[in-house]
Amino acid sequence: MKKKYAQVIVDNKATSTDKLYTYIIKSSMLDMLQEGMRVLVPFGRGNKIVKGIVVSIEEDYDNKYNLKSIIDIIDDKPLIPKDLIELSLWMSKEYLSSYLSAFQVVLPPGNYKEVQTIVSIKDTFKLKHYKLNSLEQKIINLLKIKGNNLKLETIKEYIKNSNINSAIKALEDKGLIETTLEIENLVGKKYEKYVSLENKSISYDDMVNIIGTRCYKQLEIAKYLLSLKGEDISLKELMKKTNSSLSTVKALEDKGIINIYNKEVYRTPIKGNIPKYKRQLLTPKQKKCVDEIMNSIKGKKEDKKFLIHGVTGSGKTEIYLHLVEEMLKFGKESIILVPEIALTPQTIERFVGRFGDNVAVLHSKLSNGERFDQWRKIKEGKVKIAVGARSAVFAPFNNLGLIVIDEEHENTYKSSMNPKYHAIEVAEKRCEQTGACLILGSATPSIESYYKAKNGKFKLLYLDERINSSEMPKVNIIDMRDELNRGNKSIFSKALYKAIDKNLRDNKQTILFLNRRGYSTFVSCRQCGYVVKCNSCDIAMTYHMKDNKLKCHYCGLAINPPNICPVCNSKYIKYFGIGTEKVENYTKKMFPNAVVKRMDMDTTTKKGSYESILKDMQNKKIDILIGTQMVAKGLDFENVTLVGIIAADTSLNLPDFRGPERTFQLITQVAGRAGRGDYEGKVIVQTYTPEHYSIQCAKEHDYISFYNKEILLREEFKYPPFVNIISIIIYGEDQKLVMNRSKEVYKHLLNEAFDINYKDFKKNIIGPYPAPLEKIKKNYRYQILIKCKDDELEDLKRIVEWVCILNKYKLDYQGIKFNIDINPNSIM
DNA sequence: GAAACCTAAGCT
DNA sequence: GCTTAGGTTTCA
Repeated sequence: MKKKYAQVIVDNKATSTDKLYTYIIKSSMLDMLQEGMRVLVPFGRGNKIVKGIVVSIEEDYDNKYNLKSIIDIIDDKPLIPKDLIELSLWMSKEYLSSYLSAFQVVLPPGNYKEVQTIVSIKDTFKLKHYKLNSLEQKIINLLKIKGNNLKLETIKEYIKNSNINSAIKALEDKGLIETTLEIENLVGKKYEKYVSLENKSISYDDMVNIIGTRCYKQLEIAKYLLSLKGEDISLKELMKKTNSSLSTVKALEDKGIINIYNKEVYRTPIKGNIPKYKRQLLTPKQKKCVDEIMNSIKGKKEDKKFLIHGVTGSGKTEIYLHLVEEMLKFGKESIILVPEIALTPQTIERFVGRFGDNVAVLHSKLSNGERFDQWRKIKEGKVKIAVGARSAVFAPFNNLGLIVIDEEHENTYKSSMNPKYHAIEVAEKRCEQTGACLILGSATPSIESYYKAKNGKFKLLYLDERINSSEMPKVNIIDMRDELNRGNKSIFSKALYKAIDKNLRDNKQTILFLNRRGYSTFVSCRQCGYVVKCNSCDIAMTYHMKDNKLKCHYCGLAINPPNICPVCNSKYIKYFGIGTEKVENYTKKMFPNAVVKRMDMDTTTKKGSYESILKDMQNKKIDILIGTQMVAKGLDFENVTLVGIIAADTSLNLPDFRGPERTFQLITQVAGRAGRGDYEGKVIVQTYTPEHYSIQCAKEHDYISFYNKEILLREEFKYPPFVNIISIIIYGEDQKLVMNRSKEVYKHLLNEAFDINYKDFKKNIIGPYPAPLEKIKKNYRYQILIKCKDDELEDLKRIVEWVCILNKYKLDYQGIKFNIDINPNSIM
């Protein structure tokens, strides 16, 4: 048989070793080994055994290196299919991430099989005739004392010596010890005891004959089992249902009536009974939308990307549900992405409620075991639908037909960890690979997606009516400067106060939104102007009243608030700015009879607390709900008729080009929570910049006008979608060093750009300057931004790779790190 | 990132 | 002649 070679990505985090390595496949493995399996390979000078993943299998090799052979195969079948391997390779190029990190997101969650080297003494007789050095002797002694089969890891824990590997190798060469490899499962499959009838066609009378009439408890169980009509049941459930003990069931087993066996079960994160979510008839507009998509799917292969622009409450979810149903008819699988699982429980409930056991749920809050099992269900074809956050886009389906991205404008779809992928881009790629259909949906599409739709990259579908044809809520803009002029210094404008009051009397619910948690946003000395900042972040600290602490929202540091100014010793320390906590306090004071609840990161950390607030809201036990962005997403309560936005400008004043877009989206999304039921909704927006187009357009629910304004500005000031932005953040603890290296990096980037004739390189490579958040977690940060057109992006990425990652100029990068982001969410 | 390799210095 | 500590080099 002809020799074959495997290209392997080795489990080694160093950037310099992040490449494909070629290994010889031993003839004994030729039949077994497939792409997507993990293997053990010797690596480095010491031939340390490391894990690797086989990316491709080649017929030929051009003898450039002295190849080594694969030692062993870890998996019995490929962990990931070919298209996901391809996708990972694409990602690492696209986002300048390492191969390893790109594969980590597609591989099953957790390192569920770990490899251990076991060391044991081989020849005690020989041992006496060898002179050993001190280290070797230590190892032998440890093996004698601690038992003969020790993990290499354990030995290293006891004997701290950098030469331990060579000592073990020396001992092995002398034939004194031997080492073996053990592959252990970290996350196992879960088994549960199940009960089945030994003879499925047995009649009740026959059973009575065997069991005997006096054992009435056993008979009761037998009767129950018969009622299941041949279905097996878990032992636990059987005991609970029949209120019986283990011994009674065991007695039945002894009598040969039943059989108790171990059944593999999946851990499920879906707790409790999710009510059935009934199939709903589509409105003509919805139907048209579904038809159009289905026609395209059946038709040409190219036209398979859609953007559904549907106003809040226009029934996008029902469209997704229908599409998934159509997919099932073709035997095709679907992935549904939602921004953040915890924040969109209603969407998930609808999918589970409609499709039941056919749905896997994937998100970051799952335990390792749960996550693994959900992944396994998908891989093994036990489910056809996966609902989840960003990373669910990698769900290992084999026959993918549909990817839906709900609320596609959300920034959670862009990963902030390596690989810094955008779920929309990955989904596009996956759909191109598999021929699946991509659906993006939003009431406020991102400027980028809408631009693509306008230019024919996506097909644009429009839903302009709410499903129960209720009106869009009326939006009132309140100029807070006028309020101040009229002497109202409180958090609520007169109009908002009145509206809340009226709503309370009408027994309706109110949502108040403020995009800032805590009590006061900063603490300052009135005498000298000193602002309390975090020691390690150089960011103003927020006062939290609940635990009377100043907290840093970037690193989590909490300190006691000062009583006197640490700079000038004055006593005039004052608290400025409002957060949700303050709004809560104030609201309770103003409306003492109302039930007020707050929902933000601080009140929802405990498991289930979020759900309980929602439940109370659903059951109308809460009159006023105050929250951060959490209340903006996907909540659907029919009794909410008033939404108040306390300060609409917070997202507008950030030094980021997406400020207006964020503001428009937030106002529109929050406003969309109002008036979803039979009652008219009302929205009150408080702002200091009422004339701003993002606020004015949101008032009119006019996305198109907003888009037209915004897209002109993006073009004029060279922002996405007209250019790509590469953000390079150079950071480290030594400010001077970071600054100097940044300058060097900048210089070399310019050089390289000049070499490839990159137009306007001086204008489009910007920096280095201190990043908007100059210091985070003790690290000083300098930023370089590169703007470029689509057709220049590849070249510029390669330049950045040369200078920052591969370090072509051999700069001393000790003590500094890079954070490279292609088209980041925000440039802060 | 990790281990072998290399070198120089310290110890007996 | 050996160990030890630190720096450098390499990984198929």
